[in-house]
Amino acid sequence: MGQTRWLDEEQQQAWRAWLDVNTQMFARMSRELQASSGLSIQDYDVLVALTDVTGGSVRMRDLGVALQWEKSRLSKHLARMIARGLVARRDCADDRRGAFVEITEEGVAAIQGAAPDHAELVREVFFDGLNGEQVRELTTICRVVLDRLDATDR
Amino acid sequence: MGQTRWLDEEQQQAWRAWLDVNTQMFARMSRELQASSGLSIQDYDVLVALTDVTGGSVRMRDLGVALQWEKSRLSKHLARMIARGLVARRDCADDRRGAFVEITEEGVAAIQGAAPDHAELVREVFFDGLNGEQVRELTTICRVVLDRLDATDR
DNA sequence: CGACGAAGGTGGACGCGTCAACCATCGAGG
DNA sequence: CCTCGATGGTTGACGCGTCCACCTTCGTCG
Repeated sequence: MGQTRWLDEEQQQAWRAWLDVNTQMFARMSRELQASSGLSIQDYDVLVALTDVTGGSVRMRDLGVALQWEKSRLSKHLARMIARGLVARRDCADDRRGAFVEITEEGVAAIQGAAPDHAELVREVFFDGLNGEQVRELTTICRVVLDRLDATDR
Repeated sequence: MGQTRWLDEEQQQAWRAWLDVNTQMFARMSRELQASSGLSIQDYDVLVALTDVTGGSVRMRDLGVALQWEKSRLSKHLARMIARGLVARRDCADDRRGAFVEITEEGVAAIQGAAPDHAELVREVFFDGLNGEQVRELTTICRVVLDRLDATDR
């Protein structure tokens, strides 16, 4: 192995800024979602995934793939959401190992209450300060990194 | 309150890409750090903060501010790192409530072992795909968002 | 049909983060 | 000197994520 290639000054600044934005943005989103609707970001993600599908009913397996969650994590999180009445479980006739999850009326109400505020926060903090060119550039950058993450995955 | 201003198509793509990069980058960094050196990202951050300071010894209070960690989180994490021999606690003569944390030789060895691989990963995945202009643009974008996070903090 | 590996989902143990209560100490004001 | 609020740090309870063992069911291959 050769010498370590360290980050130069500009790269360090970029890296720091990137990490800070992630941390703070996430904290802020958590706080506001929790305060305005009692949902965690994870709850929100689950409910969004369920409303994205026609019928609002999905096999757990597929939901896990969509969210990129481990099956055990999904199982436990859904158990809590079921206990809170946000979603319901339904057995699968075709495959008796399987289970469907569907969003309840309460779940629909919760996500409909939360979504506008959440979207507004994302706009206000993230997009209202950027012009169209910057948004496109950012998308490009993220895609480059995503590709490289996949490409170098061992 | 008026109508909800939803995200347009481009913004949604940017937002998705951004969230995905965060998730995957974080997962990847965790995995590789853990595999190559047995450190978590949090361990790494603590050790970096300690080596940044001359003497490698810091008041817990100041470390907490630097890392933006709650004092309880810091206290517990340091307890674990002390148990593993990565850092040590030293009482503070001036203020008997206080405590210094210092990095041990083992801690130095761990961070020195981990840092090159970590830097290489960040370069490889993040910066090697971007040109200088993109890096500067990204920094600008992150700073805009950080400012807006502060400015709209309630 | 019967065996067997793979897939869907659950549950327990453990590590980690947050919240709130707590204790000791400090320092400013009377 | 004494009181009292603020500060530094620890601890316990709880929620969440990961890892791994486990159970059931499925589908394939003989």
